[in-house]
Amino acid sequence: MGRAPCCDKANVKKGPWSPEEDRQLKEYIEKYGTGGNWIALPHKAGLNRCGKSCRLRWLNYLRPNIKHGDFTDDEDRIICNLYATIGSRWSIIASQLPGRTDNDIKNYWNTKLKKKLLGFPPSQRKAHQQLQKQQQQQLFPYPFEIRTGSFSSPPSLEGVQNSQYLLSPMAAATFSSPLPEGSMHQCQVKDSSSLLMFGSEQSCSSSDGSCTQISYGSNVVDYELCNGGQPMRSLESFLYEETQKLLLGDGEASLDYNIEEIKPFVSPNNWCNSLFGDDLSSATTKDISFKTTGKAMYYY
DNA sequence: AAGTCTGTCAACCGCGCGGCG
DNA sequence: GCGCCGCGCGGTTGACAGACT
Repeated sequence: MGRAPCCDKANVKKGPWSPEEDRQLKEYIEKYGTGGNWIALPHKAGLNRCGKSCRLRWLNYLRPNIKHGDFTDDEDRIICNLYATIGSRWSIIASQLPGRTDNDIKNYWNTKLKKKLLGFPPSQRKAHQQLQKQQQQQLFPYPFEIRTGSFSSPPSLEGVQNSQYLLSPMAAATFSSPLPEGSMHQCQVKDSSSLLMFGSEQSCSSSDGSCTQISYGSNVVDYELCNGGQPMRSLESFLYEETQKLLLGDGEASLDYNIEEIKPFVSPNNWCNSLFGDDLSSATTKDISFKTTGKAMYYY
């Protein structure tokens, strides 16, 4: 037996709110408050709506001091920092942006900010999308042109300083099967990227040996990847996981955040901030180096 | 000009959690 | 300790408008 529905779905209105409904709800809450019971509220307010719907409408639209419209660079920065630190905890992120709702921020992230960070200007979106489609058909999980093959000796990368190769941000390198032992590669990461988002000054080591070091301070990422038999692992997820481990502790970390806990990780100097600085063009290319032990795919 | 595609955003849905009896 | 209930959250959907072909 499933959970009992919160209201009689067949007999409540759904869809967009009319100005009259807005007025009714607003007037009622301003006069009587929510009474701590959203389920009973619509009936009392004379609305034929589900309590959850009323709550959402109030929180996201009707309550005082709601900010609508464009996000500022400062807000972008905060969202970016917090997303990099705690992921999609929209309510926590919203709590740091007065007047913004979690729904607003979530929408903004999904529709605009993510694309901005991924560095696809509108003029390149089309090409990017076509490529993405093409590669999805090929069952490649990442939307970038692939320089593929078994790189036991990638001559153009090996030992190259400031290589012209540009690793795509979302999946700079993906490692699969066992690897010939470790040549050091140096590449650049082009575009604003999720990689950059993990950029407060940090270093870490992981217990499983998959990561010996990540240091962000100089905008250089040095690390060693041993895939340990794991299937296809993107640099992005690697960094994300390591960052999570670092921030939360290994394993069953507490997921209770408050801003005091988060603050130390929201660095005013992190890479993410450079995305919004004056010199965007220079900020979007970073040198990284990495040492591999196996077959790799390079994206550029 | 008409049809199709894409982006945006309000709203919905389902689930987990905590309070309470 | 258990089950019920409401709240809050994050993911997803769908309507709509504007852009594109």
